Parts: sequence; C-alpha cells; structure tokens
Amino acid sequence: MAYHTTPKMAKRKEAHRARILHAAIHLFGKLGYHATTVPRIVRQSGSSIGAFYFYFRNKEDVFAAALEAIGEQIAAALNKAIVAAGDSTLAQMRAAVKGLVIYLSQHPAEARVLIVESSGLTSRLANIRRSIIASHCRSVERVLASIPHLSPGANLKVAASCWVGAVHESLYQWLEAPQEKRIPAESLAAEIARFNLQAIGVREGTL
Amino acid sequence: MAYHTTPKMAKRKEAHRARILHAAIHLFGKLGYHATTVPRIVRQSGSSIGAFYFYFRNKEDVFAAALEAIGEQIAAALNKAIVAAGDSTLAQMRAAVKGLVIYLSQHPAEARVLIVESSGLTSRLANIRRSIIASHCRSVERVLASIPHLSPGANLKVAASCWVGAVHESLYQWLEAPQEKRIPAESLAAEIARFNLQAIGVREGTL
Amino acid sequence: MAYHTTPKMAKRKEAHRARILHAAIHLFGKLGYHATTVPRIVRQSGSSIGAFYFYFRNKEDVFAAALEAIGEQIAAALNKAIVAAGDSTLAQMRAAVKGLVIYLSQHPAEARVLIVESSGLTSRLANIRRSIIASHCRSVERVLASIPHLSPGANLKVAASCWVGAVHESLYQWLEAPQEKRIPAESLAAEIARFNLQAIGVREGTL
Amino acid sequence: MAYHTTPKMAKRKEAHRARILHAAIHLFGKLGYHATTVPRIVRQSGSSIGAFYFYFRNKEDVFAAALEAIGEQIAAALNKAIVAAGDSTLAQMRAAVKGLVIYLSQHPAEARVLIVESSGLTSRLANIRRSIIASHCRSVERVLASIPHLSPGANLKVAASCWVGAVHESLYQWLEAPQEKRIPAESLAAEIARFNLQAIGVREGTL
DNA sequence: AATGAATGAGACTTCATTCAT
DNA sequence: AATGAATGAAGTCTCATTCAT
Repeated sequence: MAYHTTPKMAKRKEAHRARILHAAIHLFGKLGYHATTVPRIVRQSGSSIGAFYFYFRNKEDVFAAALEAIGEQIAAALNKAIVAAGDSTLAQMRAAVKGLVIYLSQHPAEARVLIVESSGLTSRLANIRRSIIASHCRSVERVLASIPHLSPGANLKVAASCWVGAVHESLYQWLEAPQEKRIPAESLAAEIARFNLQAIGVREGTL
Repeated sequence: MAYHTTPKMAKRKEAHRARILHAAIHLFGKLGYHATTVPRIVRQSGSSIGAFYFYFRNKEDVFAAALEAIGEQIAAALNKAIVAAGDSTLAQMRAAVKGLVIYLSQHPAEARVLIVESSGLTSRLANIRRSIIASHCRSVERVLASIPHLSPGANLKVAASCWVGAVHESLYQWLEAPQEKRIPAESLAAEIARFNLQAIGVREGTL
Repeated sequence: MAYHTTPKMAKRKEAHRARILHAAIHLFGKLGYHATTVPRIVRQSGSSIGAFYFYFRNKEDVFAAALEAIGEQIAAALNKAIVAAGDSTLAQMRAAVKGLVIYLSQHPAEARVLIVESSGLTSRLANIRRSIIASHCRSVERVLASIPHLSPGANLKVAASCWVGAVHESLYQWLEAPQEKRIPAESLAAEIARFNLQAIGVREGTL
Repeated sequence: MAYHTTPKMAKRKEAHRARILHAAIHLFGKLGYHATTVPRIVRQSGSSIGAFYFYFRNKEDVFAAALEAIGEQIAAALNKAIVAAGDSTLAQMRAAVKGLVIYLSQHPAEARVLIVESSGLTSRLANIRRSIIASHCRSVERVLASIPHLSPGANLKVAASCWVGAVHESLYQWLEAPQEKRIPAESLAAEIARFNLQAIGVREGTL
C-alpha cells in the first residue's frame, strides 16, 4: 500500500498538470477569466474536476500559474533574442523589443492573457501581473541607465513604463484586428522598436 | 393626453439616471466589472433595483453607458486643453498629453474603468472601449500626419498606438502605486510628453 | 371643479376600457396568460399603465373580464344560430354545434383564450372557465333530456361533457394546425356535429 | 481512468433523478406550471438546487420529462388493458377507453399535468403534449379505420380527436369536482365508452 | 491519484402594482 | 381621468468547490 513515487509516475503527474495548465491558458486567452469555467477547462484538457483540484488549489491558482508560466516563457524568449543580438547595447535593445513582439504575436493566447485578460481581477492576480510587467520595466530601465547621455534628466521609471506600454497597446490592437488587416509581425516589431528607441534618443541608423 | 410629462419630471428623471450612472462608475473603478453587483450599485446610488432596470437594460448596459460618458468627458477635456495651448502644433501635442494625464489622474475611477477594467469583458464592451481608444489614436495620427518630416517612413497607425499605450501604461502604474510613492501628476505628464514627442522626432527645446 | 359625468364622457370611458380589453384578449390568445404582461397590453392598446389600473383591478381581472366577454359572445352566437335553425330540436342541436365551431374558428384569439389558455391559472379563473363550460354543458344536457328515448339510461351530465369535450379538442387541434393543413371550418363543424349527434343516438339522415 | 463509475453509483443517480421528477409531477399536478417553483420542487424532493440543475437543464426540461414519462405510462397502461381484453376489436376499444379513464382517475397528478396544466405553455411543451395526444388519436384512428362500415364517409381524424376530447373533458370535470360529488370511476369510464362507441356507430349490446 | 455527483450562495432579471403628479 | 416613474419580492440559473467513493 505504500507506493513509492517512481520517476515515471512523477513525470506522468507533471504531464497531467501541464495538460490542464495548457488548456487553461488557451481558454483564458480566448474567453477571459470569468467566461472560462473550471468544467470547461476540465473538458478541454480531457481531465476531471477532481484532478483539477488535485493539481491546483482553485481557479485563481491556475490563472496565477498561467501568468507565471507566461512570464517565464517571455523572459526566456527575450534572453535568447538578446544573446543572439551580440554585444552592442543598442542591437540588444532592438532585439529585445522585436523578440517580445514576435514571441507574443506567435502566442496569441499567452499575449491576451498577459495584456488583456489579467486586468481587473483579484488583487493577488493583479500583483502577479504587476510583478511580471515590473520585471520587464526594470530590464528596460537598467539598459536605459547604462546609456545615460541619451536622455539626460529623464525619469527612467516613467520612460520604462512608456516603453512597455507602447509595446503592449500596439500588440493589443494588432491582436484584436482581423487577421487579414494585420501588417506582418516583423513590420510591427520594427515600427515599435523605432518608436521606443527614438523616444530615448537613439536616431535611426545610429548604433 | 400627454401633458403629464412636465419638464420638471424630465429633469428629475435625468438626475436619477445620472445618479445611478455615477455610482456605477465609482464602483466599476474601485471593484471592477464582476465584483460590482447591481444591488451594490443600487445601494450606493440610493436607488432601487426596479429603477436601475428602468434606466438601464442590464449591467452590461450601465458599463457601456459609463464607458461612453468617460469617452465624452475625455474628449471634452482634451479639446479644452488643446484650445488653451494656442496655435503651435507642438504646444498642442504637449498640451494634449498633459491634458489627458491630468484629467485621468484627477478622475481615478474613470481612469481605471477605461484603462484597467474595460478589458476582457463582453465583445460589445470591447468594441466600445476600442472605439474610444481608436478615436484617441486617430487624433494623434492626424497630428502626426501634419508634421511628416519628423518621422519619415514611419507607420503612423503603429506610432499612434504606441503613443496612447505609453500614456495608459504609465498612468496605470501610477494609479496602482500607493499615494505616497507617486510623483506629482504634472511631472508624470511632463515625462510622458517628453517620451512621446521625442519618439516622433521632436527634440527637447524645439518647438 | 365638480364635473358632471356627461353621457359623452361615459361613452369615451367605455370605449377606452373596451380598447384595453380587446388588446388583452388578442395577446392572451397569442401569448398565453403569463407571457402577456401588463405593459404589453398597455402598449398594444395605446393606453397607459395608469389607465389600465383604473379600469381593471389587476391582471387577473382583465383575464376574468376577457373570459366573461367571450362567454357572452359565444352564448349570443349560439342563440342566433339556434333561432335561425327553426323549430326542430335536432336541427337546433346541429346548428348549435356548427354555430360554436364556426364562431370559434373565426375568432381564434377568443377560442385559444377559452380552450387553451384558461387552464392552469388561479382558482378564480378556473371557476369562471368552469362556469362557462358548465353553462354550455347544461344547455346540451337540457336538450338531451328533452329527447330521452334516444339514449336510455345514459348519464346526461357525462354525455354533455363528452359532447363539449369533443368540440373543444377538435377545435384545439384545428387551431394548432398550420393554416394550409386545415380542412374548411364548415367541414370540421359538420364532422363534429355528426360525431356528437350519433353519440346520443341520432342516425345520419334522421331528424 | 473510468472505473470510478460503479453500477451502484449509476443506480443512485437514477434514483435521485427519479425522486426529483416524481416530486415535480406531484407539484405540477397540484399547482400548475407557473406556481410550481424550482425551490419548491427541490424542497419537496429533499434534493438541492444544484442537483436539480445537474439532472435537468431547467424548469421547462423537467416538465418535458414529466410529460414524456406520463405519455409512456399511459401507453403502457393502455397496452395492458387492450391485451387483457382479448381479440374482439370492440372489446378492445371499450377496454382502451376504460383503461385510460381508470388509469388517469387513479393518478390524478399525472392526469392534471396532461389534461389541464400542459396547455398554454412554451411551444416546446405544446409540441410534446401534442405528440402524446396525437399518438392517442392515431391509435383510435387506426382502430376506426379497421371497422370502416360503421361510419361511412366520416373524417377519421376528426372523429379521433372528438373521441379523445370526450375522454379528456369528462375526466377534467370529474377531477375538478369535489370527491364526494364524483361518480365511481368505473361508471364514468362506462359512460364515456358508451358515448364514444355509439358516436362511431356501435349500438349498445352489439359486439 | 482520480472521479464526478452534490451543494448552495448569490448573481441577474422580470413584472405586477402603487402613488405622486 | 390619466400618467408613468418607482418599487422590490420572487424567480431562474451558474459555477466554484467539496467529499464520498
């Protein structure tokens, strides 16, 4: 009766949890927090209500997990893009904007969860959202601080939030637009990068 | 037959409706759409459930009315600020950003309803929100188009959404911050204006 | 200030009441008791809620009035048909069945109110319905009693209710059928008359 | 994965559903559709609101289920009565009328639901009611068609609806009468049978 | 580890009726 | 006579969560 938790079982467990989480992100992105019901997540993931509450404390908990997973995925995507951009700070900044835009445009459910659906919920979720955004902002702020001559006297915190807001709102509108009216994700990324870089004093062509 | 609808009664009616709408905006801003229940709006406004449903078809309907009222108030505030700024296009742009930021910082409930709480709801509400934002974006776009030499080759639609996004996100974070950590609204406005103007090629000191 | 109730005013009053009652019958017949709301009756009749409650105590009251009016109209129609049929008892019976069927087929709203919609309501309304039906039954019973040799030993009360039930159910089904599937009202009347007359012992061709 | 739905549990489930349905029939018969509220069905059945909506989509749905259950019970009762009557068509017809009357007089709730309370509701319910009645009518029609010499030239559809209407209206009045005023159910059945058989040309004493 | 029947608080909404004008 | 704004009781239904199996 005293089972050992074999590695195989642990893997199955993890897979089951991941399946539920994945379905949840999909539905949260498509329907929003309130329209996504637990039974529906369960149906979509081919799991059961019991299993759902075994792996997650409650509905808020899956949303929190979803948000955190999205935050990590974005951080990873950004890192990869930045590393690939080489040593130039400006190239890295441009790569970061583009990396974020491209990643989110390719993962619309995740993008909607983060940008659209995570506002106006409980304070715990608001906190998680805020900490993800804040972490992005701090990254931007750090880089801005490393090239201080570009925008002397500016409040870097505000600049960083403007930077992030520009990315989010543009993406939001891009995601809401019908597929056939969208410009290519790459062009979108380039435009946003230009706007943000120029806003902090980088001239086109400069590096 | 119809001389029973006196002007005095019509005025009372309008006042009653406005009272409910006002309470609704207050609560939507404080609690969000879902946590704001009809009974609570009724209690807050000192009205009755019956009156609520006499003046509004349903909860979605008050939210729509709130959103539209906010859109109009903002448009009016912007207009006033722009007119007061004189004839210079740049002065007008700076005034517009400042006007919007100042207005929303002084009406936090309205700001939260528009920026934070109006996402992730029904598609009807998403449409109303979108049309308000789109109207702001078009205003920005129009002005950007009037000074084309500043940012040659840029996609004005994207630039406009970046511009609006920068305002919203900064304000969002400002509103979420505890009162004692906030910088003055005027400084916030100035910083955002600087970011946005520089992003479209306007150097500090230029006019 | 002390107005006299002139005859002209009394007539107007009566007309107003009749207009409401007529609209009510129309709607009760089309939608049933519960789906027919007071505001809808008011709108349909071009009256006002206040006027409605001036002329009728409440909703049940209009339904009662409708039922009574229908009862009277039917009684009148029957009388007319019977008188027109001459002195023969059998001819009168046949005329009565036909008169009822024809009348109701030409007044479908009234027919539905009486046959379909007046069941399953309050006990007061059930009583009114019952008394109308009972009055029909008594008429039938009386005639049956006047030709006792035809069905010796039969319980006339039961026979009368069978007779009335035959008329109602056939009409009900006729009314529910789509227009294009209906046989002519005259044929329907003739068939029902034959069924009922034969049931009490009258051979086809006999008079 | 699915070995958790044991037969024992399935049986409990079915019993729970049946308990609710039974309580619903009882109340619909006593109070009618509209006066029967879901909370009341729940209280009567010792169940819970949640369970109610687990087993039935909504109130209309229980009524539909009730109507269908009643239709099946009646069909079964009729079948039994007819089989017990032997091979003679006339004996079968008499047995059918008696079987129906006796069954309904012994199940007054079911009788009221079918005859009294199922009119004037939603179109879905009207359809179910109609299909039950139509099935009775078709049975009658079929038998009538098998003895065509008795009523030459008659419209069998109309005759069948008269036949069924006679049964229903008599029973309706019998059920509405206070217990002490009722004639025995057997007498009622005999009288109705006589009326109906004679209506289609069967003389008393003939077989 | 897994299942899904069961619960009930609480949301939204309707509509008959009243009453100040 | 007439109006229609105002009321609130009461109804239907959803859904996150628990717990016996």
